[in-house]
Amino acid sequence: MRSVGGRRTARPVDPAELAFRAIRSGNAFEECVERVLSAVKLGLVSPGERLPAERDLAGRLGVSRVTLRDALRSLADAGWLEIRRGRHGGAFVLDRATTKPQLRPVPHPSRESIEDTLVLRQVLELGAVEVAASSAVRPEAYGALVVALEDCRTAAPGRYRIADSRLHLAVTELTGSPSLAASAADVRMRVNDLLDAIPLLERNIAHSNDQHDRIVRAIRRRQPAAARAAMEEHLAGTAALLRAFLS
Amino acid sequence: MRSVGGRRTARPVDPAELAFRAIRSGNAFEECVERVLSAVKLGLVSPGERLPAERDLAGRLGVSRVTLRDALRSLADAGWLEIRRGRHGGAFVLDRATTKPQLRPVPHPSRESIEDTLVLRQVLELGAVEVAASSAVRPEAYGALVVALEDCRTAAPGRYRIADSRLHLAVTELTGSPSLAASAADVRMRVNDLLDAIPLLERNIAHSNDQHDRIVRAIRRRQPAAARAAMEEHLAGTAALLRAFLS
DNA sequence: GCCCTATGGTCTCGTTCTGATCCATTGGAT
DNA sequence: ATCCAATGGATCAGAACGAGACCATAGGGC
Repeated sequence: MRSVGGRRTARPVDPAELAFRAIRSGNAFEECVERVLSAVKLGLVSPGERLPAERDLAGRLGVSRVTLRDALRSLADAGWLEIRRGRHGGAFVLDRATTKPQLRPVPHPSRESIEDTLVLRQVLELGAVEVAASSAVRPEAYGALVVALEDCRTAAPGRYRIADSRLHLAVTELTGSPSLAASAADVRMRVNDLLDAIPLLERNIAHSNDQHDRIVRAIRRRQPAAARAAMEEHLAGTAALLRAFLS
Repeated sequence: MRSVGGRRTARPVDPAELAFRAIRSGNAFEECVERVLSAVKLGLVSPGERLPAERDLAGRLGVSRVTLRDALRSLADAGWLEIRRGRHGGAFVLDRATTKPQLRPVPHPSRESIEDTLVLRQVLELGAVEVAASSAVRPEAYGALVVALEDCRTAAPGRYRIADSRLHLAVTELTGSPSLAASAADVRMRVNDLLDAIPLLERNIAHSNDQHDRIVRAIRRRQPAAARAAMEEHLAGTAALLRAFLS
C-alpha cells in the first residue's frame, strides 16, 4: 500500500455528502448510451458481435424500449454500432469502433478526483486479485483469463487499451462476485478516461505484459500473496504515470 | 483472505450480465426513500438532527423537490421523521427511529447473494482500513473515529447496529476517497439487511468492541498491516455468523 | 410590534419515460 | 413457394418527473 500512502494528505470525506450523494447522474437516455459504450470500450462485447435484442436489453437495463432505441440509434449515428433488421438482425459492434479516437475533450480532472479514482481502483483490484487467487474454481474457468492475456500480447497499439481492460475485468469476474465485478468495471471506465489524456508508450506496454504474465501465473497457481504483489506493482506503474501527467 | 478462499466454488461472473446490469433499481421516489433511510440506519444523521432543507437535498440527490417531498412525507408517515414548518423547520430524525424493528420481512437471500455481499465487503473494508492506516492525516481527523468507537462501547443493544455502522464508515471516510466511502456505505447497508435476520448476542458485542479497539489503535499508529489483520479477524467473525444462520 | 428570512406546502405546465400495440423486414423451416 | 419466428420500426395514451412560481408558517432581529 506504499503507492498510495505517505504522499497523500487525505481530507476525510464529509458524512453528509456521503449520505446524500446524487441518485441519478443524468436522464435514462444518457445512462443507456454510457452503459452500452462502456461495454464496447471495456471489451465486454467485441467488434462484429451483436448486442442482446432490444426487448431483452431494455429489460436488463430497466429502461423502456423506446429509450433504449434512442440510445442505440445515436450510437449508430456516431459510428459505434450498425443496426440490422430482420431475423438474426440486431445492433452489431462496428470494427472501427475499437480504434475510434476520443471525440469530446474531457475537462481536466481535479487532483482530488484523480486520487479518488486511483484509491478506489487500488482497493478493488488488489482485493479482487487476492480473492480470485484464493478461490476454488474449475480449471476451465481460467480460459477467459488466458485468452485475454494472449489478446494483450498480440493486440495492435490502438486496441491495447481494450485488451488490457478485458484482462483486468476477467480477473474480477473470477471472484464470482457480480457486485465486485460491477464496481471494478465502473472504476476501470474512470481509469480509461484518465488514460485517454496521456500518451501510450511502446515500452510501457511491454512492461505491462510482463506484469500481466506474473499476475495470471500467480492466480492459476493459487498464490494470493504473489498475485497481490504483482498486481500492486502493476497498478503502481499506471498510477505514477497518471499522477505525473495529470497534475 | 483465508476467510473467503477455499470454501467457495466460485462460478465466474458472466461478462454480458456485467455489462448490461440494470441502470435504475426503481423509480425516483423509491430511491429517495431508500437513500434517506440509509442515512438514518447507517448513523450518518442522528436522532434529533435535521436533514438538509428540501431544496438543498433535492439538488444533492439530483431529484425534483416534489419527488423528494413525497419520499420525506412517506418516511414521516412511517414514523422515521418529523417534519416541522417555519424558520428553522425541516425534517428531523425521530428518536424512536433508531430502535424501530424491521417491518418488512425480507425474502430469504440466496446463497450467491450472501457470498456476493460478503466478498465485496471484505475487499472494500480491508482495502479501506489499509489505506486509512497508511494515509497522512492531521491528528484531529481521528476525532470522528474516536467518537464512534466510544459510541459503540456505550450504545444500548438496540442502537448497537447503528454505532457499529458509523464506526466502520468513519474508517472508510478517513481514506479521503468519496467513491470508496460511498461503495462501502452501500455494501454496509446490504450487510445490515442480512444482520437483521439473525440475533444479536451480548457476547458478540463485547468481542466486536475489542476488535474495534485494535483496529482504531492500529490506524492511529499508522500500522497498515496490523489494521488489516485486525479488520480481517473482525470481518471473519460476522461472516461466519451470517453464513451459519443464513444457509 | 413589525418585518424579514428560512423554511415547508401547493399548484401548474412542459418534458421524459413507460407500456402496449401493431407494422415491416429478413432468413430459415416445411 | 409458403409460412413462421425473430428481430427492428413506429406510434400513442398516460404516468412519472422536473422546473418554476407562489403561498403559508414560524422564529429572530430591529
